[in-house]
Amino acid sequence: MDRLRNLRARLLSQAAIHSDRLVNEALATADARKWHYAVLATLAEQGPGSQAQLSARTGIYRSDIVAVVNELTARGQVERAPNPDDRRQNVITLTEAGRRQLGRLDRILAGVEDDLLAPLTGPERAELTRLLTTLVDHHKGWTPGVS
Amino acid sequence: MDRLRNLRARLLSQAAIHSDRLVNEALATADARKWHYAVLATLAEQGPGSQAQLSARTGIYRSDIVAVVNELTARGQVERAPNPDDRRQNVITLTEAGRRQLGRLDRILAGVEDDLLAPLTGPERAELTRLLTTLVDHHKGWTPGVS
DNA sequence: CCGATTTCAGGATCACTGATATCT
DNA sequence: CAGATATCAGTGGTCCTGAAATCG
Repeated sequence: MDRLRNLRARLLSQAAIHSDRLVNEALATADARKWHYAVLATLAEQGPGSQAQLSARTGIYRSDIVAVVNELTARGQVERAPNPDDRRQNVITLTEAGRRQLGRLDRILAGVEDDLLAPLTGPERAELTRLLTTLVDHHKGWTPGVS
Repeated sequence: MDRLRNLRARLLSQAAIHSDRLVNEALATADARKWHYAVLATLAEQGPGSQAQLSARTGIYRSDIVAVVNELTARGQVERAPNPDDRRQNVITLTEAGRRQLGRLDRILAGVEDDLLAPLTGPERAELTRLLTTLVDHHKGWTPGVS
């Protein structure tokens, strides 16, 4: 009985849906969405990079990265310049406005995580993080278009 | 550093994406998708019901339930009949073929869960289930269209 | 008239495929 | 030539809104 409530796949899905909704609503108040944050954070931590590198580092699809970078340049948060050493590539760089925006988004997301994890104690949050990390890492090998 | 890897919201999202992909691929081999399973399981456990009841019990949107029931009737797994006592409603009933299909899907999903949870020990699986259930239950109050 | 039920039309985001032009 | 890169066009699923028709 209660197959639905006990399916781990379904629990995961439902928790993620709720989490995504919180994240999207919160980021929307700063005129951003989750891919914006992923790109800004990656650039801040790993420095400028090509769009292919950004795609690999953030998990954004190679075909979707263009639109995200377009939106960020339109907001003046990143700059796109051709790479003189390899003219196939663009180099994406974080601007000052992008760095400020990242700070805003960091604060917003901290609030969301508090909200999301409200029913869990500190140790429980750590354990959840550990279990999810194990799951995600284990299924890492997968790449779209292969298999 | 590594803001992305430590964001619980992102971990959840990624784990769910992977889980959903496994579920969808597996169910597709039986010409089904996850909402089919949700409806068949609910009908088997709680008996026939109106589409509004199915929507509440499965989490399928009221506007999407029509298509799901259409697909299931086309496969001969459920039957849709007008409710003589309240002519606004349809009564959805599980057929024998639907019951057999549910058995198939149960077995398929058991395999998927094994796959998904492979890197976790028994106690870890139980703990993950408990933590996710706590999260999902805590954010239960939410209903679309309200707020 | 209010409220519930079913249904349709459509939006936004997302994961994903496939193809093309350009360059190494 | 093979392989990588950026880009575009498009599919299909999912979550969600809004509105209409029917009925209690």
